[in-house]
Amino acid sequence: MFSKACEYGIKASLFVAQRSESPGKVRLQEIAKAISSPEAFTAKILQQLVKANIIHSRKGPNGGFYIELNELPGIKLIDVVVAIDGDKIFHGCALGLEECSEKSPCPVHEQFGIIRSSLKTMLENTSFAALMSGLDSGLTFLK
Amino acid sequence: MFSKACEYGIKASLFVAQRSESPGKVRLQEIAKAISSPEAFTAKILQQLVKANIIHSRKGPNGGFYIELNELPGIKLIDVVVAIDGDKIFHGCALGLEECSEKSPCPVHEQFGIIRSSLKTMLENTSFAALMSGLDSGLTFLK
DNA sequence: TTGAATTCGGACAAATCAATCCGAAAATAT
DNA sequence: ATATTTTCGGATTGATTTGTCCGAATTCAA
Repeated sequence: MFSKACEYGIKASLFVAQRSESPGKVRLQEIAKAISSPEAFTAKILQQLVKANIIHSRKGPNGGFYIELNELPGIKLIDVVVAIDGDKIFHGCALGLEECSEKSPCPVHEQFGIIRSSLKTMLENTSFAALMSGLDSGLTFLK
Repeated sequence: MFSKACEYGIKASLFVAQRSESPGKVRLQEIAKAISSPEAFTAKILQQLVKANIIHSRKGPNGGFYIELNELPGIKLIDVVVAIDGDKIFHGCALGLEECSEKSPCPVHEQFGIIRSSLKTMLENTSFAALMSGLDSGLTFLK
């Protein structure tokens, strides 16, 4: 469904979010260990998230990644997905047709329209806050 | 959502199905042209569909691919998808966790469970017959 | 029975995605 | 200032997916 990069991106940003509830930054090494991801590859993905302004970073000693507490409430799952995989998953034709539209649809256009709009709605409505509470209470896991 | 191979597979098998409404077989060349797919690659995918017993083939002059008319009513979209992409799209964890289950779920387990079960239901309930009627009446297209 | 038409199968090539390596830049602490 | 710690960025490698090539096997028709 998502690229590997996007999977790591979601896990990494959730972990950073969780840690950002208390002050201090999280280092790459710590993130990669927490989510069992390859360190160097994870670094690339974190950079994408920084550029997308979802997480922030600071170099040097005591540096690392963090999320602004006042920005946290606004972050939704869809932000991370779009930052890394783009929006082709919502807009592209399920059968790869170049020109697929309401006007000239592929055979499964209607069926997939429903699935994908519900996927999009779900991603738009799923806040980091909600996902973090599961992690905080030990009901869900990142590895 | 699906691999390129699966996209071609769906289009190819729908085209073969459509042609199988009237007698005679369809040659690879014709299929590839009809769905704008690379011929040699499409051949590989057709072979997978033959092995999965969704379509049938015959070598030699006047040979080609076809679907048995009496088998047509039973074919669902999910058959083609599973034959080519397998069922990881339904069972695998959305975040790639090795051990993700009801007992020990990833943070998005519940949200994706809903999406994927509705995807599965849709694929199980979408018959070739239904998709072909759109093609026959010129309301939907394969390229 | 021979030749042509077709699918079948394996090896190969190209493109994309995943992951690594390494040095540069920035921030901090001493 | 200098050394150290960290992120940043580009080049490279490896794996998987996508796509090509070509000869073998099968079927049919003359």
